[in-house]
Amino acid sequence: MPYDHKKIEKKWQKEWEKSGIYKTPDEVKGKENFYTLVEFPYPSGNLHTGHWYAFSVPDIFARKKRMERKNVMFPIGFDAFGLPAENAAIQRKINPKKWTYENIDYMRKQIKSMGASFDWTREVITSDPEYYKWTQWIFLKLFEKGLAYQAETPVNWCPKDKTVLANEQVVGGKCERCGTEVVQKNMKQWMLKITDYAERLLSGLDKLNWKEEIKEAQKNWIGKSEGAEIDFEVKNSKEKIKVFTTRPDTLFGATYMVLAPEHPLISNFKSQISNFKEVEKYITEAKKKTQLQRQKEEKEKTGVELKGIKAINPANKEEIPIWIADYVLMGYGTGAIMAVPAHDERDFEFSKKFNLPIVDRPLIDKDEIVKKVGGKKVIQYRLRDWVVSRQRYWGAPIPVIHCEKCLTQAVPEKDLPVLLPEIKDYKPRDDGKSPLAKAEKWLKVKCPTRLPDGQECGGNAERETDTLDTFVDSSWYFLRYCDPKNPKAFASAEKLKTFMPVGLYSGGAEHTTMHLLYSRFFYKAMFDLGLVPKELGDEPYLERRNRGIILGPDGQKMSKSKGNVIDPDEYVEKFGADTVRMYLAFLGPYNEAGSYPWNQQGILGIKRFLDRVWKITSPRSSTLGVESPKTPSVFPRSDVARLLHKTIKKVGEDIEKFSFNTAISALMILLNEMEKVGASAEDFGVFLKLLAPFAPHLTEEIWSKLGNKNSIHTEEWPKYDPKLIEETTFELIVQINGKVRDKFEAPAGISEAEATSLTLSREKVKSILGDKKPSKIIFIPRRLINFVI
RNA sequence: GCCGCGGUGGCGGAACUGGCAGACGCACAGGACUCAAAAUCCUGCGAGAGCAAUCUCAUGAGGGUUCGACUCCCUCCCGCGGCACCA
Repeated sequence: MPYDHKKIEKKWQKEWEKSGIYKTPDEVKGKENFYTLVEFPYPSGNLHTGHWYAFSVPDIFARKKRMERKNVMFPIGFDAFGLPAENAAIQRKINPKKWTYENIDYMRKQIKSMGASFDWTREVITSDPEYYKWTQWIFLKLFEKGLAYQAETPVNWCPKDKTVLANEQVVGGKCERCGTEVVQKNMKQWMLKITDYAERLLSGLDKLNWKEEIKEAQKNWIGKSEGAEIDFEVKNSKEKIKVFTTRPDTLFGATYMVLAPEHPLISNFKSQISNFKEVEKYITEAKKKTQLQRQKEEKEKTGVELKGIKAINPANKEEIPIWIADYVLMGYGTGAIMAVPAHDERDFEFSKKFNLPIVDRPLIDKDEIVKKVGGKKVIQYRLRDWVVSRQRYWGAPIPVIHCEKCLTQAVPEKDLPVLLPEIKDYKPRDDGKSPLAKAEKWLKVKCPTRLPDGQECGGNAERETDTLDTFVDSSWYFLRYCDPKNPKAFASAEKLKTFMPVGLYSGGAEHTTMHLLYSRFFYKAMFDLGLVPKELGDEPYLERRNRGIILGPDGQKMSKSKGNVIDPDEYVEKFGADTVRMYLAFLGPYNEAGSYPWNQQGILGIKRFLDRVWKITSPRSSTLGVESPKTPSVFPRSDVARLLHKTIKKVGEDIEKFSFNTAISALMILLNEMEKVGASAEDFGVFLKLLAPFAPHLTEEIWSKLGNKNSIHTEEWPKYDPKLIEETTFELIVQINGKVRDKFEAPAGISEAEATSLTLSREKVKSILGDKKPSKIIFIPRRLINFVI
């Protein structure tokens, strides 16, 4: 009989909630604290398969750690501000706040249906004023230190979402959220100086226990390159043009220079450039192109010579022409290059197209030439400062005030949080202004700045109307979990010390160069500001593991338009939460960037397994506690014990590695064996404990049916006996010339001489060897013997 | 183009530190139970040859090291991911 998953699962979820067994105290005597974290979800409205994969599988790990007597913090919350929620609300013509909080209520229920061991008393919602007060507070700390600043720069503008985006949110020239092609605009925006931390973000990776591919992705994003800055004089002028090059050793081969079309020096030479009209035209054209267009036009080079001016190659004093071309980018290096067509593919192409000279001069000592021409060694990073202001409603208001007299001022700490006002029209606008700009009452304030005489300025002022990017909210949420209700601080130093740093952080690969990079930066900056206790170090996550993605049954990414979306609720209804979570864990190794198609048949295998676990304990067919005289034992009793202890070892080690699939396979093998030869009640209890993290409801039900009063989840994780695992015999593989020809059971401690004579007495071996003598014998204890003839 | 990860049956995937390739599960085939079906249980299941014991081939391709290679080295092909006219 299959078990009644609906009844059982509901019953225990209620029971756990009542008893609060997953509540994590700050400290427990004699227990070590362990912080395991999963990325909190957007309240998008419905829990999908990806959420199940993201939450219920790492829950196995959290549960096992708890059974290992660790004081495990496994918190959850909602990343509730930001575009996804807001866009969905607008689409449905609902107020974003109402929409978000209704979704949270619904999704909270859905998440609870997983039977995950989250501590809900630590729940954090980033759109709660109690939370974003501290987002604003931290922002102001960065502002005080000059790490948050406002500046006019070229930024990415998404015409559909009508807001600026950070570089990290532009993927292949398109908006990461809606896929619209972004355009470049010059706008005054708030930015965070993440570039100040480029080197530490890079070098900090070394000591982290992260997979190579995750580290590499961050390294590529930061994009360090070492080179030199060298000044080129402009003939008949005092101006110099600074170039950045990673190959100063090729300086003698520089036959021309190229400036980015946006280079500020161009206008200085207006009077000397004879073809200025043509130059201007080129600049205008270049500005019109989007990032994507510049990329799309492949490697077809365009450019215009600045006629009438020449530069001097500082190495050989030769006069060289100056060009402008859009293959040189203003945003990188100095926005100017020395072109060495003999050594650089792009320069080569350009010079071929425009008939510029190509000379192949011998290379020269790097360091020496830089010194000789008065250049200096510099390091460049690809990383740009993080644009955090958004022209959108649903976010934390940036807590500053613009006064006519005092200019831009921080909102005093006592006035935090700056509450997000309720407004009627929260739709984004085309003019680059936030919808908050229309909230007149909220907008106009008296300047609160204290003047030197102690008086408040009191002048006419306006609030900043942009809101903060969601990624700012999520850059510190893991700290709030440590002290979620604290009204006096974002988290006390004491509480931070009890749980930070995060022991294991599990999440999606898509966050590698966004959230993961941002939050590392935040933590480092907060560390420097003394907000994070020194002894914790400046890295928030000791270990990071990325999960793969679950595809539709057709092997394609799930999407409504393809009609291949799997609704987890449907499967929970049919088979139960235990089956769904265990199936997801069984699909393949979790800690890999792979992708697994959902197999509608495959889930049946897990369902069958759990039904068999149930059946083995039901009175009729039970072999529990019975020495089972009817089923003749194929294996001696000690072999079941051996398998049991091997399984304890394997399941434990596999969970640590996130190899849940092989752990489950080991449990299946053990069950198969116990069905065959029976098991004592005690042994079965051990099996149940091993299964408990995977199927928390079913195991709890059986555990209580077996007469236990406590929860199985508060039991101690079984220990294996190393002596029991040791085999007394092994199967000796007999190879002849490296090919397996025979195998037989031999004592574990057998010597080479014994093994040789035993093997040579085997009929099979005799018949193959004939009268040939082995020229060499290789004996590997506990494994094989190989005769070379 | 640079960097990283990977390529194993019909499918998802196993395989210690170089030592029986294909654990476990799905699918499939045959059988038991049943009036019948579902469910369940048992057996088989990489390819080829053979009545069979067994033999040969086989981990993307080709070479190498080794008594022995999915595993190490070289060359190449393919897939996925990051970066990319970044000087």
